[in-house]
Amino acid sequence: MLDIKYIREHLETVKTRLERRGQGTADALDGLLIPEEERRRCLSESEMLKNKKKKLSAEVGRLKQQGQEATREMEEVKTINATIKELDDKSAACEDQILQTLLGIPNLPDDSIPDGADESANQEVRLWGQKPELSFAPKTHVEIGEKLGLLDFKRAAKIAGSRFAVYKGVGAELLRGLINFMIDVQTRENGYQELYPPFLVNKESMQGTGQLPKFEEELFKMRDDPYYLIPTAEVPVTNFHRDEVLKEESLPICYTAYTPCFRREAGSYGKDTAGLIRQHQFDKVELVKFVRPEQSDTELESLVQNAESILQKLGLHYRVVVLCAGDMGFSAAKTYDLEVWLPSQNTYREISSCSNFTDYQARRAKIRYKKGDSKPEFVHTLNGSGLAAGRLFVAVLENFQQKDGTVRVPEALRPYLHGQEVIGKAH
RNA sequence: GGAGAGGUGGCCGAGCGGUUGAAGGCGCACGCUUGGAAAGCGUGUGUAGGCUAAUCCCCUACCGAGGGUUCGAAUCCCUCCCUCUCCGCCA
Repeated sequence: MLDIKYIREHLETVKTRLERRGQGTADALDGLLIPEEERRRCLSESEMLKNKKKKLSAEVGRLKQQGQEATREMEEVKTINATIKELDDKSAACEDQILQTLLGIPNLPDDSIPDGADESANQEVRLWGQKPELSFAPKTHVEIGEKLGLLDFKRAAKIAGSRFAVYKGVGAELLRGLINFMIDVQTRENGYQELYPPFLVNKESMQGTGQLPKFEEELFKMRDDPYYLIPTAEVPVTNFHRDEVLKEESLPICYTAYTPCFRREAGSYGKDTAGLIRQHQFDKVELVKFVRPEQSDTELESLVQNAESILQKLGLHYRVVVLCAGDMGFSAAKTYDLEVWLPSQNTYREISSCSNFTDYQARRAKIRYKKGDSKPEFVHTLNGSGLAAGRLFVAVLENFQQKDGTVRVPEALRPYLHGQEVIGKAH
């Protein structure tokens, strides 16, 4: 959420910056200032009356204690109360209108990111490793996975529906191995503390990180209970500190969490229908940071590197791109995507998205820190995938596939598979 | 799910219709004291909003949340949420 005060004082700047996300993004701002003026007018008028009321009531008390008549004072308060109620109702209505508008306005893009309307304007920042040289036509992860008995999409469709998968045997083991490997690297080497949060959260949490109210159709919602399935661990982990004032010396706070993620994928009909790329349920190890505002730029860089370290240890070729203003998510100010090379698709596919949300989520979720003796300030929040396990599974199968149809297990992963060096050999 | 107890400031804990943002204690900060420290003494110590050049004043709100009664509510009434104990159920 943007700061109404800042908008009031820097309207043109805010407009210009928002418009970078796309024409019309800033239109909502126009409906903001009039109710804001009205709200403040009603508020100060009401407060003046409340002050008068307080004094009169005290006077009534004093008079009654002395056994004197106070009817005139009591009548006057009654009259004042009616006006106060009117003013308070009006300012509450304005406030709600302002809040609803603000919740629908995205974060300001960072000045450092490129202009552009869609992913074609994203810029490659760096490239790591190189494409594997395969002496044969690469198979897709679906072909490999089904042939080696690692994946079963048919039965998944039977028990749940489309966009679900069953990992089985060594496939299940590989998935678990990848998850554990990622958590271990993030906790033991990159300094994150592990959290294992609820996968169902309330609407306050969804609003805190920006999924609600605008993106409800992308979420799975319980019918009989007020819960939503999390679309990413970002939600429970960022909201871990909702409505809190953190100690300055505790920052930066870095958490990592493994959770399954649930997404309706409404509006993506026909897109990535085959395989593990786009599922209603997938697994992810997430990285979340709470930092001092002046540190968030550098903390984003290190968070990206922490995510990259997984790909590097596995020896997977990838590139880092910075998203342009038009392609970036609603709450983010700056986003880097990690895209891993997929031989079967002959392209790079997103496997991680790392963002600096500046104070946007912090203001929604009221996450602050106390700076010395001065007033609490909003922290900056960041998060990124470290990484998406399903897509990493895809990348491992496809990049390490061998001519004989087996898959080589990258060395870093072998301890997680009981030392197994090749998948599919026995078959 | 049933029965009961409870939610007050950083923490503990009073208050149970009137001048209480809230006694007292602990903690913390600063000062005095001291060779130094402890003890002791003194002062201060919440958040949000409005006003403002201002994190100074001043004003308003906040005692789990939301309503209500009243001239006046932390205190009375209603609804909801959360925590704890016991019972039931259960991985």
